Amino acid sequence: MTPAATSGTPSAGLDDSPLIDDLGFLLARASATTQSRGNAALAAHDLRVRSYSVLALAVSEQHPSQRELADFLRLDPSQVVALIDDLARDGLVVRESDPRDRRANVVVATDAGRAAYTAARASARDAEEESLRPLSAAERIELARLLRMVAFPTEP
Amino acid sequence: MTPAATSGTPSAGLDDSPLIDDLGFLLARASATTQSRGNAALAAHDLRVRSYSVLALAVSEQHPSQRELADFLRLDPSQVVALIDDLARDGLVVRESDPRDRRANVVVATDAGRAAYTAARASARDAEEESLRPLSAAERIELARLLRMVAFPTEP
DNA sequence: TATTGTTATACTCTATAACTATA
DNA sequence: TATAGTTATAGAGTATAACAATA
Repeated sequence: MTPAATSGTPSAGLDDSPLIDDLGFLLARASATTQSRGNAALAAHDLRVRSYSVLALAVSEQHPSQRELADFLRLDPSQVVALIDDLARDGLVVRESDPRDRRANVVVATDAGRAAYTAARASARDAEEESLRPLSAAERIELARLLRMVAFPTEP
Repeated sequence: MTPAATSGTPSAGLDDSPLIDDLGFLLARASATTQSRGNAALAAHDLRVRSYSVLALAVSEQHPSQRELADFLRLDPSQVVALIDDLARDGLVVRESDPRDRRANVVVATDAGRAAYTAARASARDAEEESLRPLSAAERIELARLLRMVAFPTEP
């Protein structure tokens, strides 16, 4: 059985263990449930949360380089190579050499990529909605704000 | 280069991409940075966040079974087997057969395990402190509250 | 010299399935 | 028949190191 299936039960009596106030643990558990739900929802579109994230950035008008994708998604550049290989093989993105720096590849979505993203986004949102159901709209906004501070710290 | 090294830079100009409001993405990125910092800090104690979590629960007076550990940590029972094998090989925990249900193993920390936990906890807290530096004390409490709702939803 | 993308490799984690012993 | 623990395996993710092309 997959662990995700038992997400509802607060697991017997461990609720007052030292971990229940551990932000690292809470972050890991919340992230794991959210992500496996996301992967399940995106499977219908032949995507995973990883490839969906890359596609989302390729669809945006930012025309990110692979290096920018790696930094933003916190992936090693070599992982980005593999993710883009997959998306490109499926015809969802293309690599275009950046004319201003011929070392760099700019990643842009194709028409098919944009269509796939639009369709997948609805499923991704459904999955996220389910994970966030316990939170009010205001709490979701606040959670996003706090997480942005941890995920993208601005140096002192 | 490891991705963790570049956590400070908000990565060029992708900050206003659709992902910057995506709770799933923010959760994943915040969790990844926090966890790799935690793993780095715990390496000095021959632990990882995973094994540290199991040790923390074994140290508590709850005497959790492997099944309870799996549910609480959101791991598959087979992963718990491997984690406890490692901790037991290092003499930090022992499996004791539950007299009330001879199928079940109760996992308890040894004296060495308690000592290792106490030492490791200081490092873990330092790492967490660094990840949470941008947040005030009140914001940390609020973040923990919101994450608990996502990580341990109470069914309707 | 430094950086972008790439290939390669080893390790960790995730996801399933099947088996055993107890209940 | 169902559950706790175990074993096994395949695939996804993480962490490093090295290299060619370009800056």
